[in-house]
Amino acid sequence: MARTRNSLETRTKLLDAARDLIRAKGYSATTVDDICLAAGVTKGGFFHHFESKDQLGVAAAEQFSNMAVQIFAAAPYQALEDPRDRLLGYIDFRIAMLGAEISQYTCLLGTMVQEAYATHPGVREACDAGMTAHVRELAHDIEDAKLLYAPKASWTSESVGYFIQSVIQGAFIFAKAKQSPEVAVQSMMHLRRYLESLFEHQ
Amino acid sequence: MARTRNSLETRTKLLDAARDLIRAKGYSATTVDDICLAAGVTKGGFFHHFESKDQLGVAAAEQFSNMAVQIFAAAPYQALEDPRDRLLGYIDFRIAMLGAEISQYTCLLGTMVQEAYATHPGVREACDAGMTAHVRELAHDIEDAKLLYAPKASWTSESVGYFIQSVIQGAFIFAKAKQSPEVAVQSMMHLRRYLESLFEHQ
DNA sequence: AATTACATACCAACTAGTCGGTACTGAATT
DNA sequence: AATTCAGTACCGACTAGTTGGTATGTAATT
Repeated sequence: MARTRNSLETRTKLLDAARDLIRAKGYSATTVDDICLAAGVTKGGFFHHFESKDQLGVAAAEQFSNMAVQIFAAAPYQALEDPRDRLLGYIDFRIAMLGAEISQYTCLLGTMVQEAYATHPGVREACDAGMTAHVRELAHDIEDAKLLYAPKASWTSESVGYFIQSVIQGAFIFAKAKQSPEVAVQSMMHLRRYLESLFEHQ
Repeated sequence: MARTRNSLETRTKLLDAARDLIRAKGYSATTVDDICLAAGVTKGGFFHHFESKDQLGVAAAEQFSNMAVQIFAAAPYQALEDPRDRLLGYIDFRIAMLGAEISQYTCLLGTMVQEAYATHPGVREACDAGMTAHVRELAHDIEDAKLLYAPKASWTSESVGYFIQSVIQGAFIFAKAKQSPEVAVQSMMHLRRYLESLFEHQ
């Protein structure tokens, strides 16, 4: 049985398995054996690619971050000309994502950092970096929309970006608790309403 | 050495230890031995009080819920007459709580349900119950405020309650990621602004 | 020939949970 | 008032299985 030897592919398989398992069971409850089994790789293979479980966690956070960048960069709302429309398009896009399976739309970074923030500094840092990068990306559109529609507002674009992410992360928690995205959808609609009020057309 | 034998006290010690440890390390990473050590109880004592670790998780969620009821029932803003003021008072109260240590203000239920929702049904249920009860409590003031200030609004009081909790839960995630409450404070101020806009004085 | 990319077997430490025993309590019996 | 006795509260050693990680081997690639 000739095994294909493709280092990058094996690594990606491990990271994908880690992403899915950690989203479902959390970081601590996901074992290296779990990940190996799901990825079809043995322990030896795992530790060839990653020095430790923690380092895999960091790598998984980075990979998730990159995946997110691609998804949102390719999303249809990016084509809209008005930054306000792009921002609301982003929210609508995230609401639409709630139609998928719960394990598909929740955030690996938010899930991991909850458990890891005090005990796994590297993982915490990687999650923070990923979430902060996403906020910064969003903040561009927010800043542009502010200049157009609310130049005198006292809030900062960055704080609005973090607020958006807070609502989304919190909405995921309720989706998990209720095993249904209904409440999350409602929360994101409130968020949308708030953003509309921040950038009101005169 | 005469041991004081107070069953309830021992149980409470175990639940308090569990609360603090799980908030810091998460549910899975917190071992029964950890909890026993922190509570000054042996394994035998632990399993005398709880059938399993999961059952402790459920009990800890319930205890946390009860504690929250007491804290908010005794909070100063409850004395305000206007339901809108009470609601904003609640937000201000939660913002003030962010001045304490991170392990003191985060939510055990939100932390646990993230890890446990798919693998520990009893824990998930207990977390859901606690969070839902808190939302219902909030929803009373929201409903009263709505009747006074926004009788024709299309949103439901319950959905606003869940939105508030989503923001708070999400804010905790960022407080953990950043190891600082600054972003959380900002997010809760945005939340406050939104609530003000929902219940505008004419 | 050397290096890379795995597989296999293994280990020490840790895991939730068990079990036999002990110490104290309070009510019933003597 | 002393004694018995059942029940509760708790201890701590133990177990079977799991954990992250290692040591060593080997086939493919360079």
